[in-house]
Amino acid sequence: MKKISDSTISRLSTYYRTLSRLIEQNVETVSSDEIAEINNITSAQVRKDLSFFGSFGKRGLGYNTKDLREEIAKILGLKKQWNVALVGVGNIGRALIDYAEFKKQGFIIKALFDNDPKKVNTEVGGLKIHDIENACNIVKKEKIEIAIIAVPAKHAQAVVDTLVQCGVKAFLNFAPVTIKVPSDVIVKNENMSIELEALSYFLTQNKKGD
Amino acid sequence: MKKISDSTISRLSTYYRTLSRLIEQNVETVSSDEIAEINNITSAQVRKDLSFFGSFGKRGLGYNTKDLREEIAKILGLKKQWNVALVGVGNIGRALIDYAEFKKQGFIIKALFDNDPKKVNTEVGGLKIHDIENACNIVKKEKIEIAIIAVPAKHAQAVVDTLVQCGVKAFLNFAPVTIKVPSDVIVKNENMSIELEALSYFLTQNKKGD
DNA sequence: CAAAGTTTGTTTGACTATTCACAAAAAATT
DNA sequence: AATTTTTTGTGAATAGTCAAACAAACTTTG
Repeated sequence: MKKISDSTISRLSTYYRTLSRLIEQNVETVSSDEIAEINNITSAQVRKDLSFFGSFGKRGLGYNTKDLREEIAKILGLKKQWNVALVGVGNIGRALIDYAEFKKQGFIIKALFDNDPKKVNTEVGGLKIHDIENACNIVKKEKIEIAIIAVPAKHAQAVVDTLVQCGVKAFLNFAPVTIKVPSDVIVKNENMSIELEALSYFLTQNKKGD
Repeated sequence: MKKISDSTISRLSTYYRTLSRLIEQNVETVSSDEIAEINNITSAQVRKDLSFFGSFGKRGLGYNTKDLREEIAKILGLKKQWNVALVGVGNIGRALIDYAEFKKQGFIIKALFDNDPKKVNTEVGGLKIHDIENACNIVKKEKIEIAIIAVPAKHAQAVVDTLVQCGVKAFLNFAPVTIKVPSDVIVKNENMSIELEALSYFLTQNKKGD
């Protein structure tokens, strides 16, 4: 299959949420122009993104919100439940355990890991914290497919290496470092410092421009 | 000044962190090739990114880590302290208050806002929670320049509108919606669902490929 | 101090992503 | 039922990003 760009995939995610909201509001049809307007992009972009996967609209009318949402769910693989492990039960980790948005989209946190002996064997949010040493047993038992890395930067690579050994192929990394993985494994980064620094750059530029 | 791409700016952020780590390890010089290797990109990319802002290296030798870090700090506007407000003291918000990485880079949370009467006037992390109604007073008093939006999706736009009125020009948005702002205001998004869904897409594709 | 080896800064070319523009198809109107 | 309007899907044009390649500048070695 043709390689689809990361930006197309992340826009599909936003269309998915847009459609969910429209469905909640009992809207039944929507045009590419309306979807575009809501997300500050062009309608051509919306149609192009969708066209990689099929043609889901009706000329002269637009898209049926429920149908299109369903199609995007299929494309993104959201029709199944994903079993997720969370590594690092610190501030960020704890917040993510309770983050309702995840569960809503079918990402279920099934296992917690940490390396702090004080935390291991305690419970958070009804889940026992396991020693990262025993990762492979738990990964196998809970059929973990995705791991969220919320450990300090200096431990992130080691943690990922361990889990790659256990067969985990997808990572959401909150640690502010670049992680190296084999080519059949994917890492997506969530790095708040980068975005804040982009704001800092923007504000600095604008000040200069005055 | 020539418009610099977002990707260049976010790579500068990663170089900045790479350099910080190298300096900690007492490394004094580094080549574009080493920076590239650490971050899984090409050395041409590193040199290109830097070349937009000047020439900081020495042919045959590479870059002085401390000098280059300093230059990037200047470019990104990290030589000053940024006053930040956090709106929405829920799970995510609370985690961010304690997130040490922010403070390390000079982003200081100076004010907390919420709309929940139960939370208003209580304290978290040594900071009083203010009613979002009084935003402008506090923004002025604390010289807030950046706001972090950690409220539910349905309130995000209204909160941003309020703060734009108060003169805030930069937002880091954690709510999974597209926010509309005037053209002199910037919003950066931190949307974990998008990244998780990208992982879901990747895993789904690979399964099909088998 | 000359020759060989490094590494930068930048030009050029390749590739990717986005937007334009319009025919085709369907809906709405007269 | 014919005409006008709307909106999709897509091929072509434009714009933007990244990688290769190499001369110029500096370092190191013999």
